[in-house]
Amino acid sequence: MVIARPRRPPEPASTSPSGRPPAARPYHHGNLRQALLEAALEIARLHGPERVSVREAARRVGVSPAAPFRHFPTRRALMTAMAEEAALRLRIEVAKSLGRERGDALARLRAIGRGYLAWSRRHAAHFRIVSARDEIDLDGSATLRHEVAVVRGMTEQALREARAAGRVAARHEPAALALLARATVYGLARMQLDGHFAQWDVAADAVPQAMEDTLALLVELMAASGKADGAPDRN
Amino acid sequence: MVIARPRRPPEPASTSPSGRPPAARPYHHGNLRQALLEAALEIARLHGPERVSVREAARRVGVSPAAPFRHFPTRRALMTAMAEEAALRLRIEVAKSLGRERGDALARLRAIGRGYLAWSRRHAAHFRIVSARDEIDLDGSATLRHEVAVVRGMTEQALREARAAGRVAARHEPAALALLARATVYGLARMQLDGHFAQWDVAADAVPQAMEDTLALLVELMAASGKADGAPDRN
DNA sequence: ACCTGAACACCGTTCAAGT
DNA sequence: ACCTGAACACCGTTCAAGT
Repeated sequence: MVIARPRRPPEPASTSPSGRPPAARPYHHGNLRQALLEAALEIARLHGPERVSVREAARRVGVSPAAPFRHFPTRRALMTAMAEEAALRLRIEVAKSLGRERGDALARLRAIGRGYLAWSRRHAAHFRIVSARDEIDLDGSATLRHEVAVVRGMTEQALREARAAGRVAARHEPAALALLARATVYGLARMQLDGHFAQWDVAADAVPQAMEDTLALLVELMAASGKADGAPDRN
Repeated sequence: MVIARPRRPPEPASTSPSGRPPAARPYHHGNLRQALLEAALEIARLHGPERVSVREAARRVGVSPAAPFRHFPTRRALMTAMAEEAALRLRIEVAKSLGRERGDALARLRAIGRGYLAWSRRHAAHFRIVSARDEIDLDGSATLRHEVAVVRGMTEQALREARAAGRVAARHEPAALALLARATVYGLARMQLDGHFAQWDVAADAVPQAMEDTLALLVELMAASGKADGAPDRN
């Protein structure tokens, strides 16, 4: 299912196609860090994150087994760097999905969840890494913490606005609702990652719809609480 | 935090304390399979499931590196056997929690979730294994599939009864509500596993309460949908 | 500054041979 | 039937040495 991108090993290239002096890297790779990240992601796509090895990444890039350790002091550092990249892209996708939404606060909440879920589906390998706590240094990465905090902020903001507009019952704290939304969305993403949907009679090709529906159901229940509350409906 | 159980290597014991003929196992272990499972679980508790190695388990039990392969053809088989044990105990805990509950159908739904979450907290290492799709053969284990199906069955049963009693809006399918409950509960359990709660300003000692509250919130939203529905309240 | 080569202490797994 | 011992092809990581 995963289409391998055309991967062209960075050619010893003693002559360059351009007129400029040749790259000529018999020794110095020049962009080893990024090349290793890409190679590692490729391995994760093909065989899963747990099968990523520093040696194999080095082999694919064409350097010695020890070369990566100049850029990544441990295997964990390599995995964490991949996770940072993933978290950044995930946050951007969520922000885009939110930006496109023209509906009310609860529609925006749903858009956030939808963006998150869509990205997790489209970039399964990358998502697995960003949520593979065993393999990365979550607490040690400021980048990682920041990206998560941004998504959390968007979620709580939407829910604060929803409460202010009487779209959810006033007795529910936005923070509590945000945590519920978070748990549900993360749970859905993980269920797919961990292969649980088959057990719930959801076929592989029905998973996106099931995710959407479940998210929509949660948002609907929140909205119903606003009505049951008898809070002002400002529409 | 994990208290190591008194682990007594199975003593060469050429003389037995009882009057019976000595166990005398210089070669045949007698209960190697179970001993390996326990040793592996101990490693998982101390260092995490990803650090479980067949060799280390063999070493702890006092057999050669090749001995385990008579009982577990691959490392994955060993991990899967641990997961089966975990799934069984988890299901029993959930059933107990459900059995103790004297309230209505939604209270029973909540009891199921509470049992699941409590077990996942108390047996974190075991829970990590049962939900570590990368490390186990979920689809290949009939036991695993069965235990998951049983918990699912309890969940849907509670929601069918809740709908019949008008406790949730009739327009919501029990199966859809069950999937939502499942995603939420699994998401909460995974958030702790993956160390996400700190990012949501939930301190370690507040996690159990946050889980309970979030589950309670979901159930309350479901109940509110029943009221908004104008369905008969048979209390 | 960046990379190689060789080494060390590990893995999972296989297989002939022992009991 | 169950286990050992030795081997193979891997790891992550270190470190002196090369460019």
